[in-house]
Amino acid sequence: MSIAKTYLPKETEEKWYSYWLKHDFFKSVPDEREPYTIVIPPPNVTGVLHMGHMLNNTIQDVLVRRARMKGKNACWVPGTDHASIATEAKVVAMLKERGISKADLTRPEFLAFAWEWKEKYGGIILEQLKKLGASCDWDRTKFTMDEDLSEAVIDTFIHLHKKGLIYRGIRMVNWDPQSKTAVSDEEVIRKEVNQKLYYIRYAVSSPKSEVQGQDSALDSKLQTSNYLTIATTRPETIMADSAICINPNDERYVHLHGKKVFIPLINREIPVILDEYVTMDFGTGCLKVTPAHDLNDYELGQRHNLPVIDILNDDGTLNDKAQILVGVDRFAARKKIAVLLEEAGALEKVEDYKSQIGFSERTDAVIEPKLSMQWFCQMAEMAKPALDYVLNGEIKLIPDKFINTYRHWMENVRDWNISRQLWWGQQIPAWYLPNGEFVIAKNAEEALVEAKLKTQNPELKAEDLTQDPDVVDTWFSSWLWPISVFGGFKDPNNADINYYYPTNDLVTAPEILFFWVARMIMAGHEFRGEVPFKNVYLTGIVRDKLGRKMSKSLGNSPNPLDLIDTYGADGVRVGMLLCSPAGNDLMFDESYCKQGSGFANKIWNAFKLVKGWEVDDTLANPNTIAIEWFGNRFDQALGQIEDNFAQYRLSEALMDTYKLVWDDFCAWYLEMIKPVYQHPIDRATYTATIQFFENILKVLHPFMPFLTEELWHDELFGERAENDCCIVAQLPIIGEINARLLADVEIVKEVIAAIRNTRKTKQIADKEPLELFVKANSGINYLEYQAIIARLGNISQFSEVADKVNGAISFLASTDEFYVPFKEEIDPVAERARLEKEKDYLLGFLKSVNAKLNNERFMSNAKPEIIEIEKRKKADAEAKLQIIQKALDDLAD
RNA sequence: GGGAGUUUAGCUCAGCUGGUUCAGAGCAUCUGCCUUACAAGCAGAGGGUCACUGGUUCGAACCCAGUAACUCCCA
Repeated sequence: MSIAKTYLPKETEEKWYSYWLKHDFFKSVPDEREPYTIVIPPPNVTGVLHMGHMLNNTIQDVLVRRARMKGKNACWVPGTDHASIATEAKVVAMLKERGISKADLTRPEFLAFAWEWKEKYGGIILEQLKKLGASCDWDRTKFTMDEDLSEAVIDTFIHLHKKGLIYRGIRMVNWDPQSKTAVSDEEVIRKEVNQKLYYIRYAVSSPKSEVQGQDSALDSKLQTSNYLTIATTRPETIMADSAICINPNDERYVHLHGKKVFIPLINREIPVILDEYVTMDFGTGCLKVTPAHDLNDYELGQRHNLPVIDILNDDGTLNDKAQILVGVDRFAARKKIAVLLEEAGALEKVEDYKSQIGFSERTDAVIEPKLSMQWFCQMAEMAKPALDYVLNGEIKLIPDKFINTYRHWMENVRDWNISRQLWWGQQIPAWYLPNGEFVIAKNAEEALVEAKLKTQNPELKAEDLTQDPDVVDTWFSSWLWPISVFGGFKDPNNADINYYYPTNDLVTAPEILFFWVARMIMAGHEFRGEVPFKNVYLTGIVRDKLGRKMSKSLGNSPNPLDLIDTYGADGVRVGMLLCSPAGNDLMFDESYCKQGSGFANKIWNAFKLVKGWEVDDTLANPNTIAIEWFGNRFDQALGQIEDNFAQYRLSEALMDTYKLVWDDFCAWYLEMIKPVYQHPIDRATYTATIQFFENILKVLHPFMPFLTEELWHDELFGERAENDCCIVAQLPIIGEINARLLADVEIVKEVIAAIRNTRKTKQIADKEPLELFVKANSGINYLEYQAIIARLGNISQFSEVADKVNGAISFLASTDEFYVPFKEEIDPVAERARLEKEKDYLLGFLKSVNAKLNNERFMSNAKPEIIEIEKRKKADAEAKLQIIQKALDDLAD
């Protein structure tokens, strides 16, 4: 293999991905090994890869690859969800381009187009995941509208209906007038919007009883002695008003108690009602009550038995109940009605006003509260066990700060509106009878049987039944995902579900903790009596470096595929993880990917170095200490990495790996052992180094699969069997650690740093060899490390001495004194100053230590080991002080 | 309005049960080096009122209370 100067990801990525595929390394079938399972949070079938996916799937792949390398049977199940609203919108748009309107199609015709669309575009995002290196078992790819998954949805609906957990009811729903469907609360995005607050006058009528004199018996409608003023952001809904509500405690309006008022423009008379719900200091204190178009008003209306007047069509235009502006869109109507009110003298003033408005997540249309007949799934009963699993730790949320949020939501859970007024999805298995009753059944035939039973009418025909045209919410499919992907509904005892379920880790965004994660837990309990997963790793939201959420509209999101193109998949993976603490948002910046690709290049070059060595079998091994040290250091780092993984601190684990490779291996180990240019290396060092390198590739693999696989197959590591791949290599086992050696080398590194520093300050070139003497006061045997110090400090002669060396630059490492003989006169003034400074520091330090040791309360309260440490600090500082004092004394001589 | 979270170096973050050097890392910055693995590099250096104010404690970045700013969720 000829070695390029830098690592070129493009040449390796495709090659190894297809190699892995060809050798079925991603494939999993149940066997005797311990399973490790992740089900992918199915991306929206209309989606293309965005930064959130990149992060989420990088994390999953790292976990899966690591599990595989720990000998587990790793299974990562990929797939997509059918995303009713988004997909239907795409299909409608596609049809529009072809000049076809959805309204002109039958349901089966439309669905045929939808499937056509799905087949064509639905796999894009999965193909993109492959570019990232995702090691999913692609043979298991699932789609939430696959036949078996759909069947599970229908069976689930029937099951829950039988249990009384699914019911039909009129509810105020979030209506998206653009897609003409209800959407869940979670799909409504609230944004602060600049609006106008319209102050509108309602004329107060004088009830006849109050009109005293006979002569003033004029038409009461004209007897408008005064008016009241309401403030509203929605003047177009005044025609739907059922009442005006005031707070009974509001002294300003006592005179209005029991009165009636007229809605301007249409002059419909409505009552003034009293309710403490009204905030006295908001607006005018008079609230228009519009039960059909506001949730709070609806509840108020229920309390006061007010009529519900719905003046809006499904598409957001006004209907004939509005009496005026019929057919006009709600926003156009708002503008027009303001003019009409103005002309009628009913508009007192208009103020600017900011408030939260709900928008549809899918279409960005302003959500309209709308009363509608919908199917609901009762949540309270199912929420209880789902909450317990998290509270008792059977399911861990990572980080655990989300437990509070989860609890809060589960304790205040509202019923789940599962109807969607769409065609793309699983059609609700409810059939309506001519008399308005309904039956729930798996299909039309069974529905007919049920219907005959229910009506006691054997003459009933299939044509007499109409199936509910709506489909169920997409989440009603995906809450079954961890079970349905393993066929756990059709055959609850099959080998896959028994082996893979419950799954191990779920990696997802906190924003879907409730409407996906919580519901999967409910479904897991309901249908298997078990949790669906053990750990939920909640990732942060990917933001730009200004902290803004990445979004299409802002255009602040880099294209993930371009990033992979520029920095390589490994570089991007490292870049994502470097800035992703669990559960915290990450301020993504491309420079992290640059750091990632720089790291890949560093590894590549280290490889190039080792690869270039010639071995001379006659040479003895001068590097036994260096080899022993790195072996220990490697095991130590392995322990830290393991520990960080155990706590799901992936970015920390990566940083440990990064430093192990860059600092310990490249900057220290390789520099310790590398032969002089064009000189050969001994066999023992060579073999050991290659072994180290191979182990490093293993540790790196989950983070950087492509580079490691590429290097793994180099002839440097010898002949490899076809299936001997890094991806399935087993991670090294942590050996026993020689703590003394590791501690000694830390001191040795200090010595080397001090030598380099000396060169720097005295302007001695690195090339110029120096002599070094040590007066060892600690127990360290420096002769053991002589070779290393000589090599890295460019020391020509190194020996131990019993006394101070004159005419030398000195420094301390631990309590050991080092001397570098120096030809030029050492400036005694500067030297004294340096020593005095160090002395001052040590005296100050000693003082603080003594303060503790002399404090009776410290001595009686602190733990014994803490006191021991303080005593050691004292002894250490005193020893150093003594050495420095001696140097100062000598200087004075 | 209710609830949760965050605030440590220029940036992004560690800092575990309060106790080792009056706080660590990576990046960025500055200084010197093109020393044949790597200038995507090497060797160094600087940089912190741990948001603020009190309290508890022998001892506080860490525990408690309050304040401020920001973020998220719910209304």
